[in-house]
Amino acid sequence: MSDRESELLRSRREKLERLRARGVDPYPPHFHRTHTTQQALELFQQAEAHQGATAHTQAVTIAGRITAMRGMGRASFLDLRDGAGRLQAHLRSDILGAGYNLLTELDLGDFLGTTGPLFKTRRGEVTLEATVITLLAKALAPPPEKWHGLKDVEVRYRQRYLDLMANPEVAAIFRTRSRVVAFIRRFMDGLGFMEVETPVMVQVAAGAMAKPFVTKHNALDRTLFLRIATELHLKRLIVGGMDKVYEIGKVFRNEGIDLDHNPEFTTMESYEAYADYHDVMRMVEELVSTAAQEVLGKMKVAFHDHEINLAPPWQRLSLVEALRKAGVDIERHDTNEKLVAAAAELGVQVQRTESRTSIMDKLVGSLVEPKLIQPTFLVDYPVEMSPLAKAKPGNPRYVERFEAFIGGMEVANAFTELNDPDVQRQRFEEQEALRRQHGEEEFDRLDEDFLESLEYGMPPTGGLGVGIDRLVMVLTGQRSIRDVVLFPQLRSLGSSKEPEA
RNA sequence: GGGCCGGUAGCUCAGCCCGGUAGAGCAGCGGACUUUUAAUCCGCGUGUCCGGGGUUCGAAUCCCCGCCGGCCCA
Repeated sequence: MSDRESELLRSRREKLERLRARGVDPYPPHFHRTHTTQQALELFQQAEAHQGATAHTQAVTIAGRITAMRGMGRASFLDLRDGAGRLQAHLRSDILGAGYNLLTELDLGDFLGTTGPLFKTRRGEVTLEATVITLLAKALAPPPEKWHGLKDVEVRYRQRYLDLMANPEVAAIFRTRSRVVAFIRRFMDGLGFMEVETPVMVQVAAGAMAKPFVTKHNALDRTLFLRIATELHLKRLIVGGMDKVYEIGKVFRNEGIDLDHNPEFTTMESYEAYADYHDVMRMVEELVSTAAQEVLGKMKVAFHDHEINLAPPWQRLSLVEALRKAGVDIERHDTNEKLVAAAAELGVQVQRTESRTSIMDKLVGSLVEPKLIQPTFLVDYPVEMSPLAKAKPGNPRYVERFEAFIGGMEVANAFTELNDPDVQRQRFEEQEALRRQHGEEEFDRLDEDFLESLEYGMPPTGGLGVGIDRLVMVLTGQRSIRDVVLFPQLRSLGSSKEPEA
């Protein structure tokens, strides 16, 4: 701690020492409350219904952080906040006697327990009349400013606990996130899916087009990667006879950070035997709209300047058609040269050496995605963009795949899974060949173990990946992924030197 | 990777254009006050002005480099 800080915190440290000198333990090991602030409030309301506004309840014991102190000499009001809410305590020297002296050693941010009956003040606020007060934990650092709150986004993200203390609406967003995830589990379980966990550290980072993070297992002296998707392990489980599985977990992609990208993010992937992408589409619109209804109580949400209606059915739009409307006919621009020229004409910057996959990705990203504000399924992707999806019957250049867009963001990706081991091998080999040709771009990787599993036979399967963070952004109206991730990735503070492994 | 904006007290911010001894509110400290609600009233100013270099008699302010964050673009 620097000299400057210690000077600023001196007063709290002195109080701590005085408390210890008086025999008060500033960090007692246990304390039992009988009510949360919310339960205390409800108790009073019941008493009031019988006895009227002058009701006094039996004594209750509550505990919480001191968020405001209004002292008036021989009486004081303290606001105590717990996880459920806030309750005001009234402290009177004639009731507390010597206990009232503790007040002079208390600060904003300290945790306090108190016991007493509940009554209503002149101003109509339900209040606990303290007969006992107990210090539960002394705060040595002052909380953020009470009126303006904590605005500095860097501090908000780096010290999220201060953000949560100071900004109740932030705590509400994460409560919503928790409810959304809990709902997804209920929903999937209700459909007969089984939740599983698959490895985070893998020998081949396959199942998506992204750069992996690299790590190392010392005892095995072996390089490992953090997973970029859960896809290939979940499909191995389908091979094994688990007909309906899902996993909610973090995946890691070694890429830039922006409004809708955090290098580690949460996905829900599911795989269902004997389903195809049409079935999955219906499941997705049901999942998202019911999540909104259950968690928010409505299917219409405000996002940026839009009102988004999540009620099914969502619009289905073929990718080819969407691009054609935007001015590119990828059927006619059948060579890379033609596609590059068409992109340039529409103001989409692409390199002549780029892969067709990358060019189409940029075309969709800049011409189509931003316009898909209302929930939309973009369906039927070119095969080169989707090495894990099964070709459309009678049209091997396209696959049965969809991505769901809401608010201009991709929130889900799904396909009828490719289960022909020979075709899958060929697709992986094409990806590896493209990587050799376009080393700076990202392609999927050949996973030999996965290919082997397919040789044992995988039933026809519908697979899905949902970006939980982005879904929560839509449901909470947040424009930045950092506002729905408790501890978003930030550049590290201090020296840029790498720590020793 | 490029452009723009920002970093001043514990917190929220002003001061920067046009260089001249660093300010407000909240928080804190001392005092008054037994039903307050951002309690009120009286007194006290707590600082590596993000870091480093430069220009200058003199830099929070002007210039350069860097760090961190945000936004936009790639």
